[in-house]
Amino acid sequence: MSAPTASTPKWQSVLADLQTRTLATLEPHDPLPSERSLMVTYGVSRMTVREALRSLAGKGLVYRIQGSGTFVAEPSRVSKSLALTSFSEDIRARGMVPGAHELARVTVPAPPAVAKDLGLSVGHMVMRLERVRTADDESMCLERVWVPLAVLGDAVSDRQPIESLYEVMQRAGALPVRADQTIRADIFDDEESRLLTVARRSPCLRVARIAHDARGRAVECGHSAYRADRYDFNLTITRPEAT
Amino acid sequence: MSAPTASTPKWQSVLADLQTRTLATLEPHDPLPSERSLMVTYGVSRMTVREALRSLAGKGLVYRIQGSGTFVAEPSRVSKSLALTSFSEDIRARGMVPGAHELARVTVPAPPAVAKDLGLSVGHMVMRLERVRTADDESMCLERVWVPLAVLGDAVSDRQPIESLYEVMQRAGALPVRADQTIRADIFDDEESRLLTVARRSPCLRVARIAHDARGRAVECGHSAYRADRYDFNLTITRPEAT
DNA sequence: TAGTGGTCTAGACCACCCT
DNA sequence: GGGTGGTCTAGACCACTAT
Repeated sequence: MSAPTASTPKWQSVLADLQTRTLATLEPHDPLPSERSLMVTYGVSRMTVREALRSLAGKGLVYRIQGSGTFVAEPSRVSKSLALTSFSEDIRARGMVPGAHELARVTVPAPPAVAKDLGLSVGHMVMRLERVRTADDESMCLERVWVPLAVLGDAVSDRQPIESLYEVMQRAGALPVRADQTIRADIFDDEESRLLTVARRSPCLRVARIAHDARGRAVECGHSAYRADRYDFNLTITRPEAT
Repeated sequence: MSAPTASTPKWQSVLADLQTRTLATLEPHDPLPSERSLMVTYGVSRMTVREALRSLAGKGLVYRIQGSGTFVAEPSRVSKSLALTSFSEDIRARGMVPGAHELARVTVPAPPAVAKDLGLSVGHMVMRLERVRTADDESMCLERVWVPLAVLGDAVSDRQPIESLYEVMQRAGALPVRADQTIRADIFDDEESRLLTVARRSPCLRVARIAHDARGRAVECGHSAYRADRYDFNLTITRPEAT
């Protein structure tokens, strides 16, 4: 009842209140109030309470045991970058300032490998973007991505630097929400070493990625090479839950 | 009503039928029947249908657009190893035979770093296990893990090789369901090169991990070094959904 | 305007955990 | 046995998408 009558669903109000008020006063493994008592507290039905608790459990903030209760989870030391984030978001989350030095930006017919990754017919036009990404003005990675011109529409102005590709794609209604990634270790080749001004043959993380929007269209593919001494991947992985 | 009166929930029966029958006859981006028509088809309430569809969406097999419908997602080329899996499961999933060559297995007081990772007081006893993991008898990685003796109980017999640590932990009621991982690139040191019989200073992927069971207890920590030429990480990442 | 998924109610029974 | 979360029903209204 106390929730603003605005457009936010009730379960999100309950979620926000639980997260900011209830969880703040509890220790790990402390039990939360039962679903039935939360119904009374918030004046909502049980399904609404369960939707909020389901979201909390999905975030890993609580865990639930049938027949026993809902409990505060131990905090994860890792910033969950299991989430799909852009390089810019990633760097900002680490308290640094992201930057980009554009090496190339051309419109070309999709090469066979790119056409295959993006599910395009050969010859379909794509934008190829090659950039050195920086954090606090220090080079962090070399990034080469391809985006179908069709998904960009007119969201990209011709001779204006692209600071965050994902912001551009969001304006074009093609924000990536899912990406398949392959991560492997390697060493920089000579050209890469020169572009990033690192020692020749120093270790790097290579990430190949195909990103999809909400409708499942492949909207971006490419690969990045990260300096091993400046970049690592932190992620929280889970076992597939019930079914 | 047609569902077996057994213990499987109705929504799982609906899920299984949708996955094996309906999805098999549809192409990517084809619409599934609406929730209301599925209610009639299966003779269940809307919530039951939605639970099944929610599970399908969580698996990435369908996507849902409010006001529009539920649609078949494009298949992901990547085997989703976003899931927490053991090395053995991982290798078997790739069609190879996993193996282990035990280098050390001792019971020691937890070193400070390990005690910190596992949330134990210093001096708490832990089992240290060091193994070369193999796939089809070829060395793949060097693994060093620590497990609190308290969580193992008597699930581990003293002088019997441990084929799959996760099977042992499952018997002990401490199956990891969530793990925080840090992945970075590096090169093998001389001892590691010798143990894995690979060239000196060749590239590797280093993975540090802290694994937790359903109750959030830290039940395992350790780090592994994978041969870069034989191992990569494939994962599907997603944007955090609503809230 | 008609149809879709998103939210929500007020009940109910079950499986499971604890004492 | 009493309490918990898991499942399920039969409704309802809302927000959004398409035509």
